[in-house]
Amino acid sequence: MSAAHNTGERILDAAAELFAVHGYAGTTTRAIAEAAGVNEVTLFRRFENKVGILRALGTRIQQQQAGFAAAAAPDSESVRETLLRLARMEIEATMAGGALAIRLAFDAKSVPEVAELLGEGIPNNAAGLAEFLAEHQATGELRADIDPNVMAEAFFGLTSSYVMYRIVMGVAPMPADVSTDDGIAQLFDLFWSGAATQKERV
Amino acid sequence: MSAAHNTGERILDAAAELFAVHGYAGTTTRAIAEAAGVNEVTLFRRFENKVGILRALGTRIQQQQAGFAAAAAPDSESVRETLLRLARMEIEATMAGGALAIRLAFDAKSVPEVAELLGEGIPNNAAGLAEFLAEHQATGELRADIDPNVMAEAFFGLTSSYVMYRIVMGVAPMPADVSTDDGIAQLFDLFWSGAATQKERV
DNA sequence: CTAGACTGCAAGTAGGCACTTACACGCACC
DNA sequence: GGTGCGTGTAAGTGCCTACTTGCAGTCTAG
Repeated sequence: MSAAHNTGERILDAAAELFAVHGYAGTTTRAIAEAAGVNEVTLFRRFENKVGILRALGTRIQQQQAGFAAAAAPDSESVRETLLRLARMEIEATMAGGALAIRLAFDAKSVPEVAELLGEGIPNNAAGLAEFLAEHQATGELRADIDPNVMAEAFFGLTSSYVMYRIVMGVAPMPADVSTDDGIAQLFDLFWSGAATQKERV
Repeated sequence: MSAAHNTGERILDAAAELFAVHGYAGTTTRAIAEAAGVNEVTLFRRFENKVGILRALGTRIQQQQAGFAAAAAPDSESVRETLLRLARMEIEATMAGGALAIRLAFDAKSVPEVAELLGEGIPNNAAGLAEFLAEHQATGELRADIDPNVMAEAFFGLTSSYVMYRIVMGVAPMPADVSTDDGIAQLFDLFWSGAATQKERV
């Protein structure tokens, strides 16, 4: 513990893990310090508050989300490929974060500080996808008889519930390899068969 | 407050609402008592513990779930009709409960008591649906190339995410009428188009 | 080798928490 | 009219929590 270089990061890592499992209210600063292998006092010296830790964690998540949004489709990709890739990215990111985002999304209702941080991130993501979907409804690749917002909701419902189920049901937190998990492929296939127009299916 | 008749129920109602919003750890017994319009001491006289309240709430939820499971398909109904009805029931039940079940599902990870109570409810529900789906895969009404468990997951993902989104995004907790909400119909239609075999699709 | 930044350790504070105790009031039933 | 039962009120207990203070050690930079 002598090196000063990564103390802050270790604290945030520990906090993220604990918040994801126990929620914000259910996590004690002592537990964070212990998990980080750091003295509790150090917590308050680096981050002013318990909320300060959360705040720092929030900006971290925001950066990750930004990265996700930035991953626009390369032109060579089909809509189907883009969406599947997005689904895997979403799931991987969420699971890697120990479902922090989902958990905090709930806490946001009661801890105003969290609400501010998570801010418009989730709705914005959904709106962004809806826009993308609407474009491809216009080109006839996706069904036009379903509201793009509903379609986006279904998409995120698919990915978030994949993660939720594995948390709630206590399954292994991370399958061997998300990028090749057949379950995701099937789940996505179901979504795609429902979302695409007839000629685009299969 | 003189009448003794419904004190226990009022306490449970208040607790359910608060647990749903603040989580178990984030809810104080004082807050429950206040919301129920009851003295805090009464809480401990009726239910031994804070956990006791949760326990009582758990059996309540279990009964609701039981009611859901019992609603087997009348013979006259098509698979599609049955699933749509199930979806609406699921959503209505979950939203009526203020998303208590979803919230507690998360707390279950950290509060062992909750885990026991919620117990196998959710997995069982999923398994039951998977069985139902498998039967209709056999008759050729549903696609056989998707694992029935994956299909069940998609179904519950659809319903639970409908509720989640409305919580997370702070939308009105209950649309005017769930049983006629067009959003659900579209969401379900997307699922159905993905799950049914070609000849069954509309 | 000195200065400063970073950390650990021991002890403590004030407040909030779940939960308790003791007493008094009102109501129903016999 | 007395006996319970259910409830309210007041006060308090001990524990845990976020957070603080003071001091000492260690590493790095100049």
